[in-house]
Amino acid sequence: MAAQIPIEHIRNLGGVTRTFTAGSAICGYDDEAPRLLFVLKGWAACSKMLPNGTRFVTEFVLHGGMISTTLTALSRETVRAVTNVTVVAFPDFTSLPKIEAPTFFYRIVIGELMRHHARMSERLANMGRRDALERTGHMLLELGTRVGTSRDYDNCEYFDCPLTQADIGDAVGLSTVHINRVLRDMREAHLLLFRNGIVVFLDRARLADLVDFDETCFDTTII
Amino acid sequence: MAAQIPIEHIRNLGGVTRTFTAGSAICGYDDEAPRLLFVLKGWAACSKMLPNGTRFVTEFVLHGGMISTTLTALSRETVRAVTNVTVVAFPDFTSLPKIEAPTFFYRIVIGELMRHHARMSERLANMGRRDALERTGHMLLELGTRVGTSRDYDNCEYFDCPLTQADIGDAVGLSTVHINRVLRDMREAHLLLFRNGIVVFLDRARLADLVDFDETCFDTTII
DNA sequence: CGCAATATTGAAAACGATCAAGGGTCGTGG
DNA sequence: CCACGACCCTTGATCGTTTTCAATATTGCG
Repeated sequence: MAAQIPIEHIRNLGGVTRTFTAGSAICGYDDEAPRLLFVLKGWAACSKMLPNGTRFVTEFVLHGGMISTTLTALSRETVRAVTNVTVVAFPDFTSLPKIEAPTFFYRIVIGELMRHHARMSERLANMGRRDALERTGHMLLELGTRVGTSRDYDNCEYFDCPLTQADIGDAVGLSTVHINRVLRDMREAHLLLFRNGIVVFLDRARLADLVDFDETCFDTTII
Repeated sequence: MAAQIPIEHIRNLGGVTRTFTAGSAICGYDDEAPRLLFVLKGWAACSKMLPNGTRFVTEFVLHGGMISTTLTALSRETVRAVTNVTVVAFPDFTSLPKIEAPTFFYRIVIGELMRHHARMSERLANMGRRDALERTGHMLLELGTRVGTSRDYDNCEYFDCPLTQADIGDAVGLSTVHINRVLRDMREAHLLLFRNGIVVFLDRARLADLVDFDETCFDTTII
C-alpha cells in the first residue's frame, strides 16, 4: 500500500474534475448520486451541525484526501470548501453489489479510510484527555505535518493555514475566544505564531514535546 | 452492502477461532503478523495510553465488529478484552500488494471501516460540543442500539453492559467521579439505571430527546 | 472608504477535575 | 465461615479551566 494516494493513477481513470469556490458546499448529506471525490487542490472541512446550534468539524480534507458522499451521508456530515477546491469525482463503486472498479482502487479506498481512522482516533484521545493548549498545539502540528511545511522566517518551519480561529475551535471543541487566548499564550511562549493565514512554528521541537505530538498517525508509510 | 457483517460467510472462510479471557490483551501495537479479527462474542475495547498517564477508549468492539491489527498499530491503540471474547482471525490481506481474498471480503472491510468512521465522527462531535450528561447519555444509547436491547423491568428497554464507570469515563473524556454523578442525576430524573452491569432505559424516548441522539450512524442499513 | 468578518481583551459564571474519605461487593485463603 | 484485600461505587468540598457575555480593535474586501 502506498504512503500516499497515487494521484496520477487516479487522474487517468476518467474521473470528472470539478472545482468549488471558497465557502461553497461540496456535499451535504442529502446529495444526489453517491460519489467518491479526491481532492487535488485546496482545503475542505467536514462538519456536523448539532441540534444545539453548534458546529463541529470532524475532519479537514487536504491535497490527496478522499471524500465519500456515502460516508458523509451516513455520518450526517456536510463538506464545505474552505479555500477554492479542485476534485476528481467518480461514481461511488464501493456500494455497488459487485466489484466494478480496478482492484487497486479498493486498496486506495481502504488505505484512505485507515489513515482517516488513525487521525480520528488521535483526535478523539486529544479531545478527551488533553487541555486546551495541548489540543490546539496538536491540531496545528497535525495540519503542518499533513500539508508539509517550508522553511523561512528566520529558518522556522511554517505553512499556509486558511482557517479562522473559529474553525479551529470547532475542530478541537473549544470556544473561539479560548482559541484566541491559547494562541496568545503560545506566541508569548515563543512556540508558534498564527497571523494572516500563516502558522509559523517558532520552536517546533519544544511544542511537539509540550503537547506530546506523535507523527506516526499522520506521516504514514505503513498504509 | 449488507447492514451487518455476514458472520456466517466469514466463519466458512477458514479463519482461526481464538478466545481471550476478560481483561487480557487482544493486540498491542507491536504485534506479530498483521491480522483481521472479527468478534463473534464478547466486548473488547480499543484504547490509547497517553504520555500524561491517562487512558482513552476510542472504540468498543461488539459482536460482528472488526479489529485490524494494522489499523490499531497505525493508530497506536491497544485492544483489550472487556469480557471473554471469541474472534475469527485471518491474515490481513488488505495490506498485500495484490487482491488475495474473495472480493466481497474487501467490501466487508470497507463497510466496517465506514460504520466505524460514522461512529467516531459522532463521538468526536459529542466530545467536542456536548456536556457531561449529553455525552454519557449518548454513549449508553449508542451501546444499547449496537448490542440491541430487550424488554423487561416494567417493560423498559435494557441491555447488559460489562463496563465500569471508569471505562465509560475513559470513552467520553470525563473523570470516573463525574460519570458517577451524571449517572445519579439520570437515575434521579428517571431516565436510566446502571446497576450491576445492566443499563435500563427508564424513559428512552425522553433521554434520546434530551441528549439529541440520532440512530442513523449506528442502525445502518445503508452500508 | 466603509462594511462585514475576524481577532482581542476583561470580568463573571459554570462546569468538571481533583482530592479525600467511606461504603459495598466479590472472591480467596485461613 | 469469616476476614481480608481488591476493585468498584458514592459523596462532599474545593480548585482550576473554559465558557459566556460584552465591548473594542483589526483586517480584508467590495
